[in-house]
Amino acid sequence: MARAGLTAERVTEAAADLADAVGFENMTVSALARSFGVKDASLYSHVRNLQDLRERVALLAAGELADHIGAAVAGRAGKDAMTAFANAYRDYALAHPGRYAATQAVQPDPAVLAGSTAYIRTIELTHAMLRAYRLVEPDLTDAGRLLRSAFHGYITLEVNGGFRHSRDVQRSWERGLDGLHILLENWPADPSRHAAEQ
Amino acid sequence: MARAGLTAERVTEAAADLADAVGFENMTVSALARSFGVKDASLYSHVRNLQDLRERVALLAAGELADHIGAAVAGRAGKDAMTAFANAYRDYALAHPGRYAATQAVQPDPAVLAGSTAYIRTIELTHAMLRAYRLVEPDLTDAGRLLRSAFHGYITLEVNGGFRHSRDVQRSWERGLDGLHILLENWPADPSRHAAEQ
DNA sequence: GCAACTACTTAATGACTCTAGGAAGCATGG
DNA sequence: CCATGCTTCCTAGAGTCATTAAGTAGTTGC
Repeated sequence: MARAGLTAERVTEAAADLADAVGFENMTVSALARSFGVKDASLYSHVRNLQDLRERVALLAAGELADHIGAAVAGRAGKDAMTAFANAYRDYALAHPGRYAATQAVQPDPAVLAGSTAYIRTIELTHAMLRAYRLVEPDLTDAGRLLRSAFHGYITLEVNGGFRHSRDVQRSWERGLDGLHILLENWPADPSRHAAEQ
Repeated sequence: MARAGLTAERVTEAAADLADAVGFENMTVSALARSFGVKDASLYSHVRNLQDLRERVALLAAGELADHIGAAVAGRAGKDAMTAFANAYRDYALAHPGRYAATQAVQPDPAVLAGSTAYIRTIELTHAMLRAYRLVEPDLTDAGRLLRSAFHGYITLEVNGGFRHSRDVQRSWERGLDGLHILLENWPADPSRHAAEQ
């Protein structure tokens, strides 16, 4: 009985690669076992179940994404940082569609989430990037949500073939970033805030 | 052998309801058959396969969504139309998560798409709404893509629990719409266009 | 060189998709 | 009233997948 040398980490890595290759929803325990040349049941020594495997892939990907963005925005500020952030985000998602899908499709349970900084780091990077636009809470959160939504929505639509018009997607994206920069520079004052400002 | 009186339409409707109830990815042929009190195989007289069923649900939902938005924006213009559009979009998605997921998860093949106006209508409504902001091509397409991305991204993140901060999501959404309005009013001129303007 | 642990196996169950072939309901024309 | 034929639904069965239980064969610690 030859041993394949599996570990939870190696299984997770392979699962992530498989997801990138065949799509996150086609990343099955069976296919993964096949890629290792072992039986399905063997994987259950390393991973609790499919849900657990997906969570692991999601955390792996969220960490990689945060690293990628972090490296891109380092030493930049303002529009420079914003576009670097956006392009890093999009590049990662397009290069690793299965991994990216994992970060979105899986909502890890709070306990797992608390033990990992992967998800939180991206949000922190967003806030850091937005501070150059002189936004303060709650505008920071609101603008951050809108930005993440725009990035995520754009990529999802792009990957799923939502942009059928002939207009070049890359050029469209760049123009969208120009627009978002303008938006951040002109972020409207909250009409419902009077006393709160210091 | 009592007949259940199934038709493709009735099956599609029930599938859409089931998707809303249990989630799009849990909308199975088996569960659907069970809800009708018939055997799995019986459904294959009305629907080619699971993929076909999903496409039908997607087209149904896309049509409903377009109707809903169309009714909301009728007789409105400018910011009024934009927020009506956005709120109709979000309301539908939140009220019918399974149907909405279908519109995103399924990319119907081009032949099916050509035979239906469901998807195209939403894009046309977007363009109509944007014309009040005096945008012309290709800005119309670029701004439209950014808007759809922002709406879609926001809703996806909201539904998947992506907004974990304590800040009220509804208020955040409204502020995001304020921001998008400002953005559309200040849509930047394309620096790469010189000769093209008349 | 034995005990304990771990990695991987076989075997089985139950959910699911889908096909083939058959029978029972329902309409039509004689 | 009945034969014809279409449609609706059935039974039966194959193949994929997730998951568990129980066992066996490497590997490690003493």
